[in-house]
Amino acid sequence: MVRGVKQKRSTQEVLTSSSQRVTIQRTLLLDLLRQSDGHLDAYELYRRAQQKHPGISLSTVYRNLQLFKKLGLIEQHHFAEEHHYYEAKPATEHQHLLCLNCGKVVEFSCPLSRKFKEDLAKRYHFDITGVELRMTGLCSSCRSRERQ
Amino acid sequence: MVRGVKQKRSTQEVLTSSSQRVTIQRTLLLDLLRQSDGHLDAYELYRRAQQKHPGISLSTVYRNLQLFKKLGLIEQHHFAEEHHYYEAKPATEHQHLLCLNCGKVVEFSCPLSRKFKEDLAKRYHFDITGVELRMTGLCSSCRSRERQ
DNA sequence: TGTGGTGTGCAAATGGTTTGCATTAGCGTT
DNA sequence: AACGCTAATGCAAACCATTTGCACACCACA
Repeated sequence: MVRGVKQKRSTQEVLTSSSQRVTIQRTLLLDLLRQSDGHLDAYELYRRAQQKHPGISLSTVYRNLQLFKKLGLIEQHHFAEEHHYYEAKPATEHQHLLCLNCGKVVEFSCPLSRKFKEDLAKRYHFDITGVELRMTGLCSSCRSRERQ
Repeated sequence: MVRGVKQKRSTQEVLTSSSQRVTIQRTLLLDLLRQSDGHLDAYELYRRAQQKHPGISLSTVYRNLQLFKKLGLIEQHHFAEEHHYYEAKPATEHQHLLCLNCGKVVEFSCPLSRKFKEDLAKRYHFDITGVELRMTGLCSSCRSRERQ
């Protein structure tokens, strides 16, 4: 496993070094994921991919999302019920604050989680690879709208 | 909304006070959720409910899970992909540590999350109702098994 | 440039969850 | 205790995100 590499490698390099074939579809999908600011679901990714490569199929999108996840290139979130969102693994870890009413997502960082993770790993003899802290509630505008 | 009530009310009381009809199915389902130690998925809950009330249908289970969730009586977790687990809201908040290999779930408490939640609520003007901290990785036995 | 095997597109299958509808059964009122 | 109004239930069908089987395409390596 490659560790300590911080600078962003090209999509092609990433794929090649994982001994995966570099296909147009893969390059395109990973690029889209990396460019996208926020949180794409499979269908939205598909829609965007189609614009550059009309022939692409939804199953290719799913298959490659699985691959990228396995390679640790992206993270999967489940904000809404039954709907996953994917995000290229960001340089800076962040967590999510989610409005249950309008779906607004705020990203925040939680420096404590690192320390906490280590404590927990030691206590339970786990090798912890993922931390997901998600807070849910109502954002200010939804809250004031409810008051009316 | 009733606040500050700490002692466990009977399932019937809970339902009545939410101005929901008290049906056999609801009472049974909520009882099962409250009794169960850990994490039930909809189907397992259905299976258990059937043993006491053979006629119950899976849609009733789903409908009531939704209701309980809305009433804040249970929490929904998504450990596995595409599979929800429900848990009666416990007296003591706890979080989850999950082994990606064998599915083992360790519950731990995170006293910091309360403080952090308040900070965050203030900073982003959110009314935060739910906190979910999930760590994933490999438990010690899966780790040593991998080494072999 | 040819060859083998992986990746893709398509369509069909899957499976957890939701929904429409007729029937049943709470619960407040007689 | 019976009545009537609704909400809740059971059943089967629908939904919909995701997965899979299969034939064909194309990447990587010789």
